[in-house]
Amino acid sequence: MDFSQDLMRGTVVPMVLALLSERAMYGYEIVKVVNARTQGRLEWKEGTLYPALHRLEAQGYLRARWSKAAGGNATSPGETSGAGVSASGGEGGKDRKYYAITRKGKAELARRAEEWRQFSGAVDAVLMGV
Amino acid sequence: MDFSQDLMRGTVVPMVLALLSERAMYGYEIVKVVNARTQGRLEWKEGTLYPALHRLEAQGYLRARWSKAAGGNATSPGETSGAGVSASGGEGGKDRKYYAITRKGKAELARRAEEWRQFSGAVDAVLMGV
DNA sequence: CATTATACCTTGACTGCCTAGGTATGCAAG
DNA sequence: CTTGCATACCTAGGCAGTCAAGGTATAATG
Repeated sequence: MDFSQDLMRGTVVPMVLALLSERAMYGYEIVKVVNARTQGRLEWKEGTLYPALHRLEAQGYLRARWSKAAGGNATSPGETSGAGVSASGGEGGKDRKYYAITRKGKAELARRAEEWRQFSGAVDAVLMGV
Repeated sequence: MDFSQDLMRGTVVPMVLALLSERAMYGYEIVKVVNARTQGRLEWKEGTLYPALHRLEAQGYLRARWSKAAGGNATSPGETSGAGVSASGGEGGKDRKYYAITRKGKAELARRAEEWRQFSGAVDAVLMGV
């Protein structure tokens, strides 16, 4: 389903914060995870995510750390299945920028998640019965 | 709660269509009904609604009809105070512009409501557990 | 060696919502 | 009667997040 892009507004931030509260991830990975987790209902573009990531970092909600991709590819984008962690020690890898949520970011997440719940509940209340 | 206004994007149209599928209403009334129905969680401004109404009419989703406010005021929006319903039979009233949903508008409503369900479900899937 | 997937980034345009204003009528209080 | 408030309509200008489209570079694949 092709969503009116307008709906995206304001939801990217809480979603990013929520994902990073589970574990640190890099941008490209976040896009894949969102697309997988929503079963393709959402299709994030990099042009949407990266500016948001930088904004959140500037606001102190995230902290970034460059890191080489370790031997066992942690990505496994398709790889819904087990993802056998090959412990091969190859140190060569592409540069990845891992983002981790800060304490401040967690507080923001709580605020934004609650905001979303209130908001979507309000919309549902009006749409109810349709 | 003061929402990030960004969330509003894309939700005004389905909400308006949903309300008008129940009964014809005029703009000012819609604002009041939304604010009441969401218990103040949403606070629509006229500057938000009127342009949307005009857009929807231009697209053929709504049809407008001017009408004087009949004696018995159908509004009773706030009604917070007693506000004795003066049953004065004056037929003179303020001009109101009643909007009714068209067949085309109903189809659009179905599409948009489903879109909202899919979308909010996807967001919830990511926010789940927060 | 060429192609694809990964992984990062930025610029410019778009568009819908908000702010802040404007007009006019009806009604209640002073 | 006059003042004020709620009703009821409208618009112009600005803002800000998303998208489309482009760019760079490395690793894996055929």
